[in-house]
Amino acid sequence: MATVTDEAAAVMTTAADGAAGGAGYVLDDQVGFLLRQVQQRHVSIFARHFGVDMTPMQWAALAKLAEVGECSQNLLGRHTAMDVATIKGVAERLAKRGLTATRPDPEDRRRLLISLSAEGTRLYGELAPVAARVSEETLAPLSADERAMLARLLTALR
Amino acid sequence: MATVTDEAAAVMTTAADGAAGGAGYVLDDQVGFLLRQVQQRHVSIFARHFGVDMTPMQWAALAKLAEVGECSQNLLGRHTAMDVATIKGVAERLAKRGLTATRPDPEDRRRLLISLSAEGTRLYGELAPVAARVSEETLAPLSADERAMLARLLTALR
DNA sequence: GCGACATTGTTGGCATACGAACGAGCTGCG
DNA sequence: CGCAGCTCGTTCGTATGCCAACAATGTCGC
Repeated sequence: MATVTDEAAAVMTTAADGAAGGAGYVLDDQVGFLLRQVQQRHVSIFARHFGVDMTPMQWAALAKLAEVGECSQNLLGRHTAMDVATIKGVAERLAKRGLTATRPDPEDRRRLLISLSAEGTRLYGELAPVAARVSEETLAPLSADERAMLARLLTALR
Repeated sequence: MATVTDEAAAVMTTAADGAAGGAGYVLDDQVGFLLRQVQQRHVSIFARHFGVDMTPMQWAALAKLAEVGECSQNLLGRHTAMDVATIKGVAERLAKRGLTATRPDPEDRRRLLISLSAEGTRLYGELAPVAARVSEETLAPLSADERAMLARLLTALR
C-alpha cells in the first residue's frame, strides 16, 4: 500500500549529486524546509483550538507535569525538549497564571521543584481532549497506516 | 516494503478515545512534539555545518533568491514561508552583510526589490553543497525508500 | 476620476529558541 | 577533609516567528 509517488521519488536526494554552483539544490525539496512548513501548519491549528492564552510550549510543560508529577525545572525542560533558558520563561509564565506551584527542593538547594496547582490540574483535564483534536486535525490528510508510518519515520529522526 | 512496526502502530491515535481527564494523552506520541524534536535535530546539524554566520532562515532566503532571481521582499517571504515581519529581519541581516542588494521597484513604489549581490551569488555556490550534506545527514537514519515516503507524507501535511 | 478595497512594507509586542557566561550548590576521589 | 568537576538555575544577546495596527501605494468598479 501507499507506493512512492513520482514527485516524491525525485525529492530529498543525497549530497552525491555534486553539481557545481548549487544546481540541483531546490529549497522546496529539503527536509528542513518541509519540516518547518508542517510545523507552521500544526502551530496554526493549535492556536485556532487553544487561543492565545496557551502556547504549544506551555501546553507541553503542563501535559508533562500532569504525566510525571512534581519535578525540577531542569528535568521538566529535558522531558519537554526545551533549553534551560527556554523552560525558565515557560515555567515563569505558567506560574504567573497560577497553573503551577514552585518550591525549593529540600534535598538539593540548587533545584526548583515545579508541580501542577489545582487549577493547573483542572485546566489540563479540560484541555487534553482539545489537544487530541489538534493532533487529529494536523494528521487529517493521512490514513491510519500513513500516520503510523509517519510516527515511525519521525521517531527514527528524533 | 517498510511495514508498520508495533510501537508506531500504537502512536498518534485519533481524538476518538475520549477518556476523561486526559488519560491516554501522551505528549511524546503527539505529532507536534515529534515534529519539534526532529526540527531541533535538523537545526543542530545545520548549525554544525554552517556555523553561526548563517541561519536556516537566512540560507532559505539566499537559496530562494538564487532560484527565482530578483523579487520583492513580500514575495520572497511567501517563497520561503516566512511572515512579513520575519522576512524583514532576515532580509535586513543579509543586506547588512552585503549578500543582497535592494532597490525600489520602478513599477510599484510600495515594493522593495531584493537580489543577490556578487558576493551573495558566490557564497550560495560555495554553500549549496554544504546544505545538501545537511539534508543528507538529517536523513541519514532512513533508507532511500523511507526518505521518499517521508517526503510524500510531509508534503501531504504541508 | 474617485472612493472602497487590497497589497506592501514597517513597527511594536510577546513568546520561543539557543549559545555562552556566571554564581551557587552538590559529589566523588584522593 | 578539600577541592576539582559536575549540575542547576539565571541572565544576556541574537534570531526567529507571528499577530495586530498603521501608512503609503495600487487597483478596480462605478
